[in-house]
Amino acid sequence: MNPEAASVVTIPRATFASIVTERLRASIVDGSLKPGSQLSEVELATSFGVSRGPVREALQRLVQEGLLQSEAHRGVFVPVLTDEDVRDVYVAREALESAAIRSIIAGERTVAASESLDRFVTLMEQAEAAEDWEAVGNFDLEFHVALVDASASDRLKRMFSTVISETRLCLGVLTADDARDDLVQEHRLICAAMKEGETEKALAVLKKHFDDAVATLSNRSRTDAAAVDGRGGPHE
Amino acid sequence: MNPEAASVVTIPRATFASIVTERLRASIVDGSLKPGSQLSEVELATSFGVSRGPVREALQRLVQEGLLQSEAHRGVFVPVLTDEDVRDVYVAREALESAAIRSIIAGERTVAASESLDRFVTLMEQAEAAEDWEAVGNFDLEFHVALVDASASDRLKRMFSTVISETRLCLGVLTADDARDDLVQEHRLICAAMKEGETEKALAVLKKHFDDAVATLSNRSRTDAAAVDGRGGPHE
DNA sequence: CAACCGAAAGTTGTTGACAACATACCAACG
DNA sequence: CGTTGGTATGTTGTCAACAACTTTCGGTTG
Repeated sequence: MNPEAASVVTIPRATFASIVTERLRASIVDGSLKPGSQLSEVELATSFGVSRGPVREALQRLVQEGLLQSEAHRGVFVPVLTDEDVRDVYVAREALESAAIRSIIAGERTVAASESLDRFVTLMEQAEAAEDWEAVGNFDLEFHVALVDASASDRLKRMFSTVISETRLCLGVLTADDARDDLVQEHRLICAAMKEGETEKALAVLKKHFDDAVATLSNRSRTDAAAVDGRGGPHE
Repeated sequence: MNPEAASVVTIPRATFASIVTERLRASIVDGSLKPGSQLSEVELATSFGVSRGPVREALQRLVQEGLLQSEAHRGVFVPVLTDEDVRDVYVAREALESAAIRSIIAGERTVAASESLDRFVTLMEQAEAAEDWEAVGNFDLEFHVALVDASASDRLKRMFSTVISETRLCLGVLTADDARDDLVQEHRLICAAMKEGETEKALAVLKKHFDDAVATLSNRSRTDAAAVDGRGGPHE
């Protein structure tokens, strides 16, 4: 029915639903879709040029991932993460990543794991030297994904993929202020401890790593709130 | 179209999709739907008396939960859990429940937690005395759900709800053979250790608890395989 | 003027039909 | 006899229209 679209049909190697899912997820984590805003199915459908079916499917997937909240018969919304949510995300991450570390060491996969992990730390160092904070943040996350991947536990991986998305959600956009000089070093320490088989040491560093992150984030949210604090200004 | 269903319409307090989801989940975990079998959308739709939409939605949710596997353009199947899957489920459970215990003790919610936990242990003891092994199994699972609930972490709870479903899936139907005489006692020990604030002790008991469960299950799967052997066809 | 009732608008929930894809089967050909 | 090609079938993927629900806004009533 759409003449110009006929040439662009491109064999649906991936389904529309999965395409919409990915694009929506990207928009959510990069902040294009602001927390608290409602997502209309028809609106999204028209904007993506598809019907409501695939959009509905995509929304549902993201709800399951925790990247959207659904209220029956009312709509789906981009969640607003409170400080407690941020803490909770890192509680979940610690649970998953600690288990991954234990599993890696117990399964004697430390060498294979270190190989992949070291690569990301190196990339982080280079990005840090170039003061490309966005890249630093991305490699940081990729490091942790690689860590859980190395655990060879499908369920740990599955759960972690959703939590890491939520992490991106509460990270929003990184600024230079969020950079901590010991951040890259901590990753090296985790690798080193794992290589030595010092499980407790690695877990301790990981915990500190997360505590610092939570502190940074809640501190930022406080200053953000103060900065916006219109006190009667922007009422719509 | 379904005459007898017409009287049961009942205000759609819950949506069809959620109803189908629950009923399908129940059928999967209780073994009505045998591992390896394919689920046809149209077949399910007619059997539930609804259209393919809600069914499709329910299937997708269960896929996300790990209770079903989907192959693009081919269909959804009830997963067959290997011994490695069983081990993995318990790796995931240990990760989540360990974090829950740590969180409870760190947050000083041990008294509130013990209250609810003790109740389920008592129920387990009664069921054990009555030799009602199915009830023992159910209270066992409810104990662990209550444990994670007490952590007050939404994400831990969310992740655990899917893993506990998978546990039900690999438990299948419990028999007296699966009963271990120290099973109930271990739950008491966990409670006790938590009350004393002995984190490491509680975690150690939990780990042993799971190791025993895995051993029992893989042992059973071995004998089952020997018993069935024929691979006789459910050929419709 | 306040409180209540009812219609209207906009949303999600559901439906049945159509299209695309993957597979299995069967015939024709080398 | 093995292989290849086309077709038939059953599946999922997508669509547009319809129905039900929730909220909002306006009028009516006390």
